[in-house]
Amino acid sequence: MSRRVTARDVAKSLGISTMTVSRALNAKPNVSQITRQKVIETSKKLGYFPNQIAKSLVLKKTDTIGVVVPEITHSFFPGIISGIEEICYQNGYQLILAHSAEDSAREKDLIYTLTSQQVDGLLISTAQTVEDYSVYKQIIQRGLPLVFYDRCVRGIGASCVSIDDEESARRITLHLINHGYTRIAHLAGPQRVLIGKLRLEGFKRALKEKKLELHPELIIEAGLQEQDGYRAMQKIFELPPAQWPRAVVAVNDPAAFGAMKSIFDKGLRIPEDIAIVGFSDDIRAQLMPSPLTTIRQNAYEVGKRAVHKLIQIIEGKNTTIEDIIVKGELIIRRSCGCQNN
Amino acid sequence: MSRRVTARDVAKSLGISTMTVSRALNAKPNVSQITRQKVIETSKKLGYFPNQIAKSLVLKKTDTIGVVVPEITHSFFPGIISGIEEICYQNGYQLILAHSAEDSAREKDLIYTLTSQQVDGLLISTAQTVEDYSVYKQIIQRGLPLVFYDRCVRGIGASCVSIDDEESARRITLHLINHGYTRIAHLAGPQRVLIGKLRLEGFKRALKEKKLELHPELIIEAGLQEQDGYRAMQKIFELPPAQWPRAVVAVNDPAAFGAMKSIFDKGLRIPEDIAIVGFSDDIRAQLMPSPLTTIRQNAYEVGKRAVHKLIQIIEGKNTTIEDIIVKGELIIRRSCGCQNN
DNA sequence: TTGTACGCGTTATCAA
DNA sequence: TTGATAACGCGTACAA
Repeated sequence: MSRRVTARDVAKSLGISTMTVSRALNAKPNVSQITRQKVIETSKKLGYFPNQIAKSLVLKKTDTIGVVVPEITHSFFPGIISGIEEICYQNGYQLILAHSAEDSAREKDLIYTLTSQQVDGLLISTAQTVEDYSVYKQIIQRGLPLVFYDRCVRGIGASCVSIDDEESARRITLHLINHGYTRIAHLAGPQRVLIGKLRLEGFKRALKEKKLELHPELIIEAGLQEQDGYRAMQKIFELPPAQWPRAVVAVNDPAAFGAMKSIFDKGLRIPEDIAIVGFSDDIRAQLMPSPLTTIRQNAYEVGKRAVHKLIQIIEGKNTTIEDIIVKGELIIRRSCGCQNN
Repeated sequence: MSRRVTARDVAKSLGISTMTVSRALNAKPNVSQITRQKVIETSKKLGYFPNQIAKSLVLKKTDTIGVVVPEITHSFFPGIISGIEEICYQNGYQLILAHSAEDSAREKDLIYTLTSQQVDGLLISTAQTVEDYSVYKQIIQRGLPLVFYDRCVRGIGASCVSIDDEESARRITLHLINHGYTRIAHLAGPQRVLIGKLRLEGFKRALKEKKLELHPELIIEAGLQEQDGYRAMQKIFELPPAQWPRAVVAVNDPAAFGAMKSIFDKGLRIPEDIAIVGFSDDIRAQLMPSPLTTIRQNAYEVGKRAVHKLIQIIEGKNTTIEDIIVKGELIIRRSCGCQNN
């Protein structure tokens, strides 16, 4: 920050006080039209821009929102950030982005920095390893507006915007069941991660509704990456062929891609021998040899709803704690056994 | 910002002055060990965090960097942001993200907001429609550190980190020429966008080096999207078949995907009838029916280098204006006619 | 080693 | 309609 033009410079140059400059530029009523005009002109001529930092200090408001993201390159989050950015811009807020890299210690550190920065509110998607909620509780206790998105912590007094994971998992599983498949496997996500748990729940619920038997040996807990899906599927193939599933519900698309590779490696066809569905509508899903049936999650919408709720809280318009669910969309392709696509 | 704990609260609680608190917490030498210990304890107990805004005002330094991105969801930029974030975190800087959405008016607006926010420096990738450089010149004139990344403006006194577009285009074109193809088309990007221009240059240079004839009718200026590539290729197919190219250099991968579709629709094979290469190594490139030979750009590296340079300037360590080039990597797959993959 | 006065650039308050 | 003063929370410079 080099020597910059201040309100005082503008004031001096016009022979008036800084207050009048402030009033003129902030569209306050009690300023004459002539004065206002002169102030605006001179400000432009001198290249004056109000120092937002000084403003923030006195107003105790920074018009700034802190966003904690666990993972930037994963295709889901850029969409969310894009939605957040859009609403921020429309409402005059700045977005401070912080990347936790799935590391809870780093996340904690970032949150402290953001609060020091006096952000007006916080948007958090928790890192996978977070088990200690005290940081979040502190935020809430201090009265700093907080909204979780995608990866939520419920029951501690913060609003939350998320995908209807359980319901979507139920829906896509039902879709498979309606194809007539009865032996259905689930490549589950880590059960300490919420989406892992919810999708497994939805899977189970669909089976129960249709009174299908649950085969514990067909539920493999694995990771969220391609190689995890590959390994999980291989594990299933270690069972006697009679016990192999007719269909597979993968916790997400990358896991499904891995599983598909494993199925091909086994010399089996998709969906003729084994049908499979994913979750998230990865950009690659439709390019698979057998295009993947999946659930599309509207990331942009999640981002928009989350900031919108946060801004409502910041501005005291609607401070009720809400649990906002953005619905997933079932994208039917060929891998489930449908003819279209 | 609700009522928060200040240094004065800590000072009062200990019966000392705020200065001693400040000194103790900022690791200044002139404070006794016992006092420092007490201050640290009490700060923790009271939940005191220095107000970064107040600090910034007096120090005239915000430890904050503004990043202007033209497009968030495009796969290239999340990688860059990720690299920026990493270096920022390591060096104690915050990242304020602003999305211009390829809109020059919005970009201008964002830049003003960021400077008002007193960012210590700016990282800018220009929107495609920008033709007026006066905003950038103002920044430089004010002495606010500025580094362009990916989409640069040269010759106005700012450093720049970019991909070696021209050289990479030359290299991949040479690769096609080495296959023995002589009639080679180029689906060019918009010529008012730098990458469009540079890649065309590289293409031309390769032809010239190998003394191949340049066929103007085989150079089609189009957009950067899939449909642009599709249309450009269709246009080429309107020529008499004798004039059709044996190989195609697309300005980027999406354009290549579109062109591939057009080639398939024509009933031709890739690479047997027409070989094609792209640019950017989109995640879908290897999943194409004929996996796409392309140039991989190291986005993460671009981000890292750009912030690093910016921080050097901010901290006065190396203020020379540099033109930093991150090399692309030739990824050979099947679409160019190579056997592997 | 510790404390006091002042200033960073802005706005709220109250007086003119 | 306008201006003087104080305050936001902190750090620098100097004094004690």
